[in-house]
Amino acid sequence: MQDLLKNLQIKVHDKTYVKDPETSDLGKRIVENSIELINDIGFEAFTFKKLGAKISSNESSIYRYFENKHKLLLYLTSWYWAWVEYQIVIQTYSIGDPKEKLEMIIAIIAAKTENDSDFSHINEKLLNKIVIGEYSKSFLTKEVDAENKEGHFAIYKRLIARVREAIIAVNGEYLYPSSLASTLVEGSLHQHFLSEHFPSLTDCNENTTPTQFYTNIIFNTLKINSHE
Amino acid sequence: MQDLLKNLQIKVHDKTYVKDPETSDLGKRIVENSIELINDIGFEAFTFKKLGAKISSNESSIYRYFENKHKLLLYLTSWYWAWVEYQIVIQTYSIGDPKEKLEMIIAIIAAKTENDSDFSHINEKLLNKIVIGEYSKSFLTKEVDAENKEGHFAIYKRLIARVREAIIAVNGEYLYPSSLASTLVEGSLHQHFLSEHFPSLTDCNENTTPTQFYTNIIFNTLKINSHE
DNA sequence: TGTGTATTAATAGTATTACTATTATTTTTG
DNA sequence: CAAAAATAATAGTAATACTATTAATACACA
Repeated sequence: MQDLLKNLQIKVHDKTYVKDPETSDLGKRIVENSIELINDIGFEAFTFKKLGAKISSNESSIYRYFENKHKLLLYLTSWYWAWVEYQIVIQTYSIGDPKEKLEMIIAIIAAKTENDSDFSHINEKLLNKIVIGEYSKSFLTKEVDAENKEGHFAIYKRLIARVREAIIAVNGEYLYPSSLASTLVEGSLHQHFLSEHFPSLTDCNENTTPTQFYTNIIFNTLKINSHE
Repeated sequence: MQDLLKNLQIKVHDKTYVKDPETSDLGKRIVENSIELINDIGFEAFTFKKLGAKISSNESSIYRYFENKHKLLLYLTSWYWAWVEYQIVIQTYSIGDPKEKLEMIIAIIAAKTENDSDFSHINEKLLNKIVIGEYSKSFLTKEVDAENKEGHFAIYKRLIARVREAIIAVNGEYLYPSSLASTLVEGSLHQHFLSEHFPSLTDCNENTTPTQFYTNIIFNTLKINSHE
C-alpha cells in the first residue's frame, strides 16, 4: 500500500495556478518554500519578492506559476483539504459501522496534523498551521462568489459534503447535518488557534483535544452514544 | 429606560485609537463612514485616502484618530462586541431561570443584527456584516499576541466569559464550557457567512436560523432540554 | 475683541507592494 | 546541434501606507 501511494499526486483545480508547480523543480521549490515563508512571516508580510530571494530565484519567475499570492494561498489550502479528504478515504474505507466511521472522521479533521512521507516536498504539519492561521482569509474577500463559481472551493465543499453524509448515516433524522459538518471543520481550526493564542477562550490544551470536544458535541447532538 | 440609555456611550479600549473619535464631529464621521465604506469595498480595498474623499476630509486627518486601518477595525469590532454584551446584560437582567437565560443569550449572539436607535451614528446592521466578513482578520495576524497583551481583545474575551458562565449555570458538570462559548460566537458568524456565500455548506436559510441550530446543539450537548 | 492653542486640511515626499514588460541567459527536447 | 521553452535579470508603473511640513480654520478664555 505504501509503495502504491508513493506516486500519488494530489490534484488541485487548475485555474488556481498559471503553470502546474508539480511539473518542475522550480514549481516544487516555490510550493515548499512558500509554506515555510508564510509560516515564518505571515501571509500579510509574504511577497513573491521575498520568496524569490529565499529560493534564489526571481520574482517574475514565480508569477509564471501563480497569478498572485492569494491564488497561491488557494492552491496551498486546496491541497491541504484534498490531503485531509484522502486521509479520510483511506482511513475509513474498511469501517462498516457508521458511528465508528464518524468518530474516525472527527479525529482526522480535528487532530493536529503530523507529517506524511507520501508527499515529499510538502510539510503537512506546517501547512496545517497555515490553514489554521490563514484559511479564513482565502474566502473572506469581495471576490469569494466569483472564485467560488470558478471552482476554487470545490475540494473544500466536497470534503464537507462527505462529513455531512457520515453524519446522516449515523442519524438520518438530524435537522442540521450541513451546518454541523461545517462547524466541525471550521471550528476545529478555531479551537486550535485559540489554544495557542487565547487559552482562556477554550478548554483545549495539552490534556484536552479538539477531537474530544467535537466528538462529545456531535454525538450528544445526534443523541447517539459514540462507539468506545 | 429608553431615555436613560440615550446618553450611553460604549467604551472601547483607549489604546485602539490615537484620539477618541467620540469626542468630535470629524471622529464620528470617520467611524460612521468607515463602516459604510468597508461594507462597500471590503477591508482589503479600504484605505484612509478613500475614506478621506468620502467624508470630504483629508487622509492625514484620519491618521490623527487611528494609527492605521487595522486599529480602526479593532475599534469597530470591539465596539460591536461591547454592544452585543450590552444587549445581553439588559435583555437577560431579569431572567432568573438559567436555561431561559442561556436561550436568550444564544438568540442575541446568533441573530442577524437589527439597528439600534440608542447609538445614533453607528449602523449596527452594517457593523454586524463587517464583523461577519472581517472579524477574523483582526486576530489572524502575526501581531495577535502583542495586541492581546495590550488589551485589544478584552471586550471579546469578557463576552465569551459571560457566555461560559451562563453555560455553567445550566450544567456545572459540562467539561468544555469555554470551547462551547467560543464555538457559539465564532460559529454563528461563520454560519451567517455560509448562508450568504456557500449555501450548500449550511442548513441556515430563510426558514432555518443559526439560533435554532445553536440552541439545538447546545442544549443537546448540555443534555438538558431547552425551556420552551 | 484679540491672541494663543488645538484641530483640520493641503501638499509633498518615501519606501514598499504588486504587479507588467522586455530582454538575456540557461536548460530541455526532438 | 538547433529550436523552443523555461528561467533570470532588469527596469518600470500605479497604488498603498504611511510621515512630515506648512497653511488655514475654529475655539477658548482673558
